Order: sequence, then C-alpha cells, then structure tokens
Amino acid sequence: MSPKVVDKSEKKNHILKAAIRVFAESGLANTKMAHVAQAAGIGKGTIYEYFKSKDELFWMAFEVFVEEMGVLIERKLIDVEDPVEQIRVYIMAWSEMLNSEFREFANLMIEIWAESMRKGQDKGLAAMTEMYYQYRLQIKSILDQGVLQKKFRPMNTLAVAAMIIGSMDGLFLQWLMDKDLFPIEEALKEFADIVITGLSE
Amino acid sequence: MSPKVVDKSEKKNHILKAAIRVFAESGLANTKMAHVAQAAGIGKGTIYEYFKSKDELFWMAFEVFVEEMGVLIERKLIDVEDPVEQIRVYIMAWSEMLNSEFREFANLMIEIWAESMRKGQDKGLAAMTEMYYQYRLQIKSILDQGVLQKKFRPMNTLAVAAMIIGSMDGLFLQWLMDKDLFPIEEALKEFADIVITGLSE
DNA sequence: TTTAATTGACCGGCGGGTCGGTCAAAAATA
DNA sequence: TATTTTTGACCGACCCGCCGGTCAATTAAA
Repeated sequence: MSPKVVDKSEKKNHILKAAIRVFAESGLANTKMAHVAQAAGIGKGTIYEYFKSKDELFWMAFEVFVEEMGVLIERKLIDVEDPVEQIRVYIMAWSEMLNSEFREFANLMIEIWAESMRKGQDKGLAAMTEMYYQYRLQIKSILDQGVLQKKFRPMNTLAVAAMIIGSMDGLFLQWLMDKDLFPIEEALKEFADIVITGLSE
Repeated sequence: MSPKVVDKSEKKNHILKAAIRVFAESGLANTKMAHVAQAAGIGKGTIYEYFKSKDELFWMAFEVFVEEMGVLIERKLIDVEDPVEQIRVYIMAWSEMLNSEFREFANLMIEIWAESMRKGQDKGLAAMTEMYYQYRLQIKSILDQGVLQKKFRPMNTLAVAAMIIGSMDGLFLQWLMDKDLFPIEEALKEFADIVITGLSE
C-alpha cells in the first residue's frame, strides 16, 4: 500500500520519533511494540528490521532526546558573554523549552530516570550519569569564570553546579506532574533571582 | 518457618514493608508477586488475603512511604522557631533522611513518580499532586512568617515554596542516580545558603 | 471437629520476537 | 521501450515464555 522507503536512516528516525512519543506516554514496560508500530504507521515486524529489540529502541530514543536537548541549550548560550547572564539564560531556557516541541517528549525523561535506576540497568545508568556529569562541568565552568571575574563570591563551584542542575530537574519534574497548576515560569524566575543574588559577591 | 502472626494489621504491614523494598528495586511492572511473597517469607496466595491486587499493594506502599516521610520532617521542625532556621532545617533534614532507614526506600520514589504520570493513572497522579500541594503550603507558611517578621524580603511565596520543594526533589533525584559521586551534602548546604541569602531582606 | 488461614500448582491472556510469504521497485534482458 | 528476473523491505499470524490472579488442598487454630 504505502510506497517503499529508500532511505533507511530516514525511516529509522521516523520509527524513533514515533517510539519517543509512545514511550513518553506509557513508559517502557507498558509500551507494546504493536502500539509503536501503529504510531509509526508500519507493521510490527518492520521495527525489527531497524532495531534489535524493544530495549535497544528505548535507549536509542534516549540518545536522540539528550542530543536534541543539548543542541537547544547550546544555541541559547552562544551569544551571551556575561557569566551572570549565562546562568540566568541557562535557567530560563528551560521554560521556553517546555513550551516548545519538547513538551511532548518531556514525559520521556521520567521514564528514563526510572528505567535507568532499576537493578541491572547498568548501561542506562551509566549513560545518565555521564550526561549529568557533562552538564555539571558546563555550569561549573560558567561559575568559575564568574568567580574569576569577581562577579560571584568564592564557592564550591562543582557543588553549586550540581545544585543548579538538580534544581532544574526538580522543577521540571514538578511541572511534569502538574502542568496546569505548577507555576514553572515564576518558580524558574525566582530560582534565577535567588541563585544570582545568593552567589553574587 | 515464620512465626505465626496473630495481628492481621501487623501482617499487612509486614507485607507492605517487603513490597516497598521489592518495588523500590524493580519498579511496578518488573516486580513479580512471587518475589514480593518470597521477600515477605510467605506464599503468593497469602498476599491476596490482604490486598486486592498488585496495583492496590503498590499504592498502599506509596501511602505508607509518604506518611512516614511526613512524620519524620514534622519531628525535625517541631522545636525550631525562627523561620529562617526552619527553612535551613527543612532543607538539611533531607540529607539526614537519606542516611537513615529511608535510604533503601528512596528508589521507590522515582517509581512512584514514573507510575503516577502514566496515562490513565489518574488516581496516583491525584495523590501525588495533593502531596506536593500540601508541602508547598507548608513551606509557603514558613516563608510568609519570615516576610511578616521582616527577615525575608517580599516575594511570591508560593512560587518560592514551589521552587524549594522542586529543587529538593531534583537534588534527591540526582543523588538517587549517583549515590557515590553526587555531593548531596554540599549541594544541600549550598542550596540552603543561597536560598537564605537570596531571600533575606 | 469445625473454622480460619495459608499455600503453590495451575490457568489464561498477553506481548516480545520470529519467519515465511508478498510485492513494489530496481536491475537485467530482449 | 517492453518484459522478465531479482531483490529486500515489509508484514502480521504465530509461537512460547511469563506472570497476575484463583482455588482446591493442606495446615494451623479454636
């Protein structure tokens, strides 16, 4: 019925996008391959032409998600010079992100969190840990710059970086749970103000 | 083999405790009733004398968890008067908690998060939202006091409360993922300092 | 002995993954 | 160009192991 696709990698990507949506909605265990197939508009068997297993599909979805997220943040930071402003931009970038096309992928994050922590899921956990480690270093280097420029007080920059990332995740999580009532914009704004005031010399 | 338990509710509690441990380790979908039974040292069928279904068991485990957690925090706050110190105690209470018997239950939290957000899990989500709403109000009232006493600057206290709770969750989450390397003590301490400095008049 | 509690073998459905068949399109041939 | 052959992407019926929940039998308590 549908014409055959010539470009393998494009179709793989198409399946991945559908999978992200379904995983985000139902989680790993509750997602049926048949459902993913339906969402992608293909037969179940076809998925296995592109992915070895459900598990592989899930973790590839994670990779795509992380990568797109990283690119998005990077782009926002690119033409901000002042470390203080960089921190603010970084924090506020989240609220924009949550109103972008990422909104539908957001639920996936918690699935990944849960999944990566289960006993025996060392591969996923390692990927996760690595991702956060990179984020922390990124923030740390902004903070270090700020301290050097005497715009921030001296501090344990790694711990503060960890705190900032952690807090972002937490606010994100709260918003996920209660998208309508949780005041994410205000909470982020307050957070940015408090962090900057609290860190200033 | 196991001593016969006379008290029905005591046995129910015993099963619940075992279930919490198993759910924390494997999640809802990956936990087998046989495994819970084994962990509790009883036969699988017996569980169904005390709980209607796996689902009911899971959500009762959640209730127990939340309740014990609330009691623990409450106890810490009871003889602190100064709002500023209350905030600090509240924040630092977490690090103590994570070194207490709660440590083994901690993973359960993320399972609950993930589960409560799945499509169709309205019951769980509602319970979750309610819990956080209560927490937010609790913190808000401390902040309101502080503002009244001119110890904190004027602010959107609800948003700040949401921010604080969210951040706590986020730090907790990060720690869950990387218990050995994530500097939870320092991050919490920095967070408390920054928040208090940032909120002070 | 009667009643209550406990148990684990068993059942049924469910879903991940397989595999032989199909067919559109590309390649080869005329 | 028209026709035949080959390819491999696509599919979904089927297989089979797994696990939540049941219940007849067993054990303990009254």
